[in-house]
Amino acid sequence: MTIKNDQSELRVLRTANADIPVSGATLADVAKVAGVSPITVSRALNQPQLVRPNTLARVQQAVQQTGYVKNMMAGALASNRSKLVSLVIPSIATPIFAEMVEAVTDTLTQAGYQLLLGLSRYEPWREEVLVETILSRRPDGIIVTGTLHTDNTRRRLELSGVPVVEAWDMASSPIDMVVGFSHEEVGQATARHLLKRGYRRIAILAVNDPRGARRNQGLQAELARHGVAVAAVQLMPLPTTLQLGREGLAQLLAQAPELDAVVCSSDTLAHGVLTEAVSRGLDVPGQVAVIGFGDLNFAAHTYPPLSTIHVDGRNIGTVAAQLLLDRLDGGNQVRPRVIDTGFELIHRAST
Amino acid sequence: MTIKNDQSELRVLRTANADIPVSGATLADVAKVAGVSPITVSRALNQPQLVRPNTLARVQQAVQQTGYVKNMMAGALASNRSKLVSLVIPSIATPIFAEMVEAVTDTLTQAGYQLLLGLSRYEPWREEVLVETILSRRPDGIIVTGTLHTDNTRRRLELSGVPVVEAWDMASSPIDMVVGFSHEEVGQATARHLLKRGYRRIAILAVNDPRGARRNQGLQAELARHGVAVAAVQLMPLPTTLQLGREGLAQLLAQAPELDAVVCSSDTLAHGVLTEAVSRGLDVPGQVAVIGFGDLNFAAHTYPPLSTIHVDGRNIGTVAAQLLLDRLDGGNQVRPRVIDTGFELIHRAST
DNA sequence: CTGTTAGCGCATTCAT
DNA sequence: ATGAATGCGCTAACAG
Repeated sequence: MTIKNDQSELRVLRTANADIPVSGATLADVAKVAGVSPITVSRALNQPQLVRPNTLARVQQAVQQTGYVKNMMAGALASNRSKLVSLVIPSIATPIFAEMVEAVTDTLTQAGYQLLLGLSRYEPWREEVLVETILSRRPDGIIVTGTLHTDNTRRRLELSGVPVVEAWDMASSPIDMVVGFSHEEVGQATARHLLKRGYRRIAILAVNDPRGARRNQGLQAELARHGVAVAAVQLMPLPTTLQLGREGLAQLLAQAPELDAVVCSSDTLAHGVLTEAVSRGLDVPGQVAVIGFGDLNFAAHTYPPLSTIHVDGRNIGTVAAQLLLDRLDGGNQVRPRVIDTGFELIHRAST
Repeated sequence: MTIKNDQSELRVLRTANADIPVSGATLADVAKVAGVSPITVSRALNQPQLVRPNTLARVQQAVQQTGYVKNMMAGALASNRSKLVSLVIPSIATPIFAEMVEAVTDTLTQAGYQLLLGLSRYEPWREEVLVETILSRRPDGIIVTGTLHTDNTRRRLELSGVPVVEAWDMASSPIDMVVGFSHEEVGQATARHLLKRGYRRIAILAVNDPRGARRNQGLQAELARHGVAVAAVQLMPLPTTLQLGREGLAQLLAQAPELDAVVCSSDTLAHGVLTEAVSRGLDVPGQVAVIGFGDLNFAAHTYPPLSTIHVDGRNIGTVAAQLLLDRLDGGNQVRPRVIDTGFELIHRAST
C-alpha cells in the first residue's frame, strides 16, 4: 500500500466521521472500492460503452458509495480540453445582451460546456485584462463582443490558438470567426426609411457604445447624401435606463423643439422616449416617430407604434456558440468563417 | 537536459516558426529564459514582494519574451484553490437577476475571482445537474438562488465543503450562509398597504416562480385576516415579458372587471399591466393601482404612479459575493452567517 | 531570497 | 475489455 493510498483512506474516513467536510474521493478511491484500476473508472465515467456492463455497474455503485465528484481541473490539465467557453460582453443589464447570454449558455450547456462570463463595461482596457485572465483558464473557445479590440487583446487571442468568435459586428480582418452584421448599413436603412415617410427633423439619442456610434454614422451619412442634417444629437451616460430615455427626449426637445423623429441606440432608450412623449401629450408617430434597436420582448409590445430594427432569426448568441462547437467537434478541419446575419427593418404602425 | 526540457524547446520553436498556433510557454520555459528556477517564476508572478527586484525584472522580461500565459488549471490543481466562484440563477433576462449578476461579477472580478454562470430556468432538476457539474470544477464558492433545492442538490453542496451562499430567501436551516428576506412578509406588507388605502378588489398576476408564490401566499393570508378575498389570480408562463403583463391584465379584467388593484410578481409584468391599463384609458392609480416588485431602473420612472417593493441598499449580489470573499479570506474562521437584508415598501404617488 | 523534491487528479499512450 | 506507466503545469513544504 502506497502513501497515496493511505491518504485516500484518510480522506474517506474523515468524510465519514469528522465534522469538517473534506474535498472528497478521487478516481483512485472509487477504483479501490470497485476493485478495478483508476483508468477503468475513468472509462466507465467518460466512455461507458468501452466497459463491460458488469464492471460499469460496480463502478457506479462505488461512485455512489464514495460520493465521488469528478475533478475537471485535473481532467482538463491531463487532456488539454477544459470544456469551458468564455463570453466577454460589455454589460448584461441591457436586454439585448441578456438574451444573448441566455442563448449562449443554453447552447453550451446542452453540449456539455460551461460558461465563464466576463463584463467589459464598454472599456477596452477591461476587455484586455479579462482576456488575459480568461486565457489563463485555457477555455476551449472564446466569444467576444464586436471587433474593436486593443492591439494586445487581439494579439493575445491570435497567439493563444483558441477558437474565437467575434459577435455583433462585421470585421474586415477577423481574428478567427465572426457573426454579425453591418451597423453602418442599419443606420443607412434607418435613414432611408425615415426619409421615405417624410421625416426631416431627425434627432439622435445614444449612449457611448461603439456599435451605436457606427449606426449613427451610417444614419448621418445617408441623411447627408439626401441633403438632410440631423436636428439634434444627445449622448447619454451609461448604463442605459428608461429614465435616460425620458431625460434624453426632454433634452432633445430643448435643443430642437420642432423635431419629428428620434432614433435611439437601444430599445430601452426608445421606450423611455416613448414614455416621455406620451406623458407630454405628443402623438406617436403622428408628431414624433420613435425608433429603437433590437426588437426584444418589450419593443414588440409597447403600446404606441414603434419602428425598430430586428436582427435576423436565430439569436446571435446561439449562432456564435454553435460556430464554436462545430469547430471543436471537427478538430481543426473547419476553417475560419464569417457569418453575416443581416438585419431586418421592422415598422410597427400600431400595437 | 531532460525530456521535458526538450519538449519545451520544441514548443517554443513551433510558436516561433510554424503556422499552427500552439498552447504556449510554461513556467519552466520562462524560468529557463530568465535563468532561474520555475518556483521563482511562480513567486515573481504570485508574490512579487518575495522576490528580489532584480530577479523580478528578469522574470518579467522573460515572460514578455516567451508570451507566457499562466495556466490556472494547473495552478488550481496544485494549490486546491480555483479562484472560481459559481452563480446559479433561474434566469438572466429578468432585470432583477441581471442586476444581481452584474453586482456579483463586479465584486468577484475586483477580488481576482472569475464567474462560472449557470441558469436553472426555475427547474430544480436543472439546478441539480448544474450543481453537480459546477462542483466538478472545484469552485472556491457557490451562490445559489433561494432555499428550495432538491435533496440531492442540498446534500451535494453540504458534502462538498465549498462555501455556499443562498440568496434571495430566508432559510430556517441554511446549507451554509444566507442573504435574503422574507417574501411572505413582503406579501403581508403589500396587503396592509393596499387595504389602508381602501383597495378591496385586489387581483394577482404572477409567473410560476417560487418566491413570487411565497409573496402571494403572504398577501392572500394577510388579506384573508382582514376578511378580504382576492378578486382574481392569473398565472402566466415563463419567461416574463411586457406582453405577458398586457395579456395578464386583459385576462384579469375578463375575470374580475371591477378590480381596483393588481399585484404583480415582477416589475416587468407590472410595467406591461401599466401599459395595457393606459391603452385602455384606465386611470392609474385612480381606477387601478399597480404594484410591481424590485424597483429596478424603470420602475422608478414609469410614467404613471407605481407602487413597488424595494430591496435594501446594496445589491443582494454584492452582499452575497462579499460574504463568500470574507469566508475565503478568513480561512474557515468565519462561521455560517444569515443576513436578513430586509425590504422596503415604496409608494410612488406620481412620477 | 532561491532552489529541490514531490505530488495535485486525471487521461493518454501503449500493452495485455 | 482492462491495466501500467507517465506527465499535463503548477505550487507546498521544506532546505539552503
